[in-house]
Amino acid sequence: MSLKSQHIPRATIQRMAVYIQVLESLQRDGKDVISSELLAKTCSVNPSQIRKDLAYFGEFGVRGVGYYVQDLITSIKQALGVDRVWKTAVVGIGNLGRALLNHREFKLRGFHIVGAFDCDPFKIGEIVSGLEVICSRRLKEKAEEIGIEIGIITTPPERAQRATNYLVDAGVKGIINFAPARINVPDDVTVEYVDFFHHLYAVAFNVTLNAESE
Amino acid sequence: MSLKSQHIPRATIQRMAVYIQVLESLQRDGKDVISSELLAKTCSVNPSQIRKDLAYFGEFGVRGVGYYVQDLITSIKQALGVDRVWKTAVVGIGNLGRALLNHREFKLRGFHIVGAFDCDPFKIGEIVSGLEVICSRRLKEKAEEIGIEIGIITTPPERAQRATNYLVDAGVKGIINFAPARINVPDDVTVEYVDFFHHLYAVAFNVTLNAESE
DNA sequence: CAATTCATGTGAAATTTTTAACAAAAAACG
DNA sequence: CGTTTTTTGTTAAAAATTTCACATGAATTG
Repeated sequence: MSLKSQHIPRATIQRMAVYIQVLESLQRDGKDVISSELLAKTCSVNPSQIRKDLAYFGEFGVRGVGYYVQDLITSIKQALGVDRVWKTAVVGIGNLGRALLNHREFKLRGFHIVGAFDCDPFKIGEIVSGLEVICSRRLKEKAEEIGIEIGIITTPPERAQRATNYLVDAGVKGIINFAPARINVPDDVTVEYVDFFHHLYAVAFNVTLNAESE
Repeated sequence: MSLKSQHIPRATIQRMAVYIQVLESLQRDGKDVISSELLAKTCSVNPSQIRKDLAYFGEFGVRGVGYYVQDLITSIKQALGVDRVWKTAVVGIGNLGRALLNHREFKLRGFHIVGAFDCDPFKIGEIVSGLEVICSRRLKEKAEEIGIEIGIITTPPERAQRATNYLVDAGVKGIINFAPARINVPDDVTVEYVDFFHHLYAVAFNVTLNAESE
């Protein structure tokens, strides 16, 4: 039952993150129990979808009642593996890198930034948000010392692949890439791309579409 | 032929944005022509997928040759409606709002930020990146003056819905929501959610999964 | 304590999306 | 100038995902 070794759709994982978001806001509002129907409405998905998604990981609800908000948050976080601390490192200390280092929501959510790397000699040695900027070339060496599980790339696009190589070489198995460039990694390394221009494009497209059909 | 009024999958639009990204980097590298096979490899998708995606919008390639990089960029941008200037406004002038206002890539990509709004009396009147911060309550009035097509919400979660209401009331039909909260909008308004913790969750999940199956 | 209500969990149906296969068209070559 | 090569555009098959429908089980009510 807990060994549901089938493939879990990527879309399911994305929705799980949305469920957490909504559940946490319900929790802040003091709601104890929620039905899949109501949760679905808030998330703009089908109620069956929610039940199906959750079923990949186990049975978290009570028939005739619904889901206990606090319990469900805990269960989903456990299912995703975000019920613990993850050690992360930022590679590329530009504006975005600095912003992320100063963003305290990271620690709050269990993602501890334990390393800051850059290849610019002028930045090396600088202290950003309590962390000394280290030369990217020393990433592997430092990783062995501090332990890095997830790498966050915030370099310019042309340096994203080199940053990736350093991370992969250091044994990092998960990467968030903010640089507007595709990167190559071995099969056992996961990459997520973050680029809000993609979202802007999507909105622009939909607005154009709706305006035309009007 | 250009009136392909069928529904275009959301996934297609997301990939189109990726294609632009890769094509622009190919262009920087001086590449003139690219085949769907090579482009596919770089984007980690199936070659048929690319041809299918492009077919929704028209015929952009030359059989036996491939796609002309510059032409394809132009065509995709036109198809998405991002070959022109979009007027945007930021609502919520916190750290993230300020960062976006100072980010010159926006203008470079045709998204001009023409308004900055916040409800905090201490922030109103302040000049951020050449723009005066205006009271959110005056959004509609200001929108009529400057014209706002896309709203960017960077408020705390509990104020996201109010920001949304101001934007909708002002006739804005597209919204990018950076606040970690779901928002309600009429059917004719498009919303895109941006939350990089969702990506962190996805990476954490995949890393956990791969580590277990090893 | 049987009957009713309610909302979950799930297997089957419907839909959507992706992949494969191939015909069509453009260029290259002898 | 026909033949071969190449790679697109497109139709058909396959796979994946979403939705529906309902049986199941927990709580509540008379």
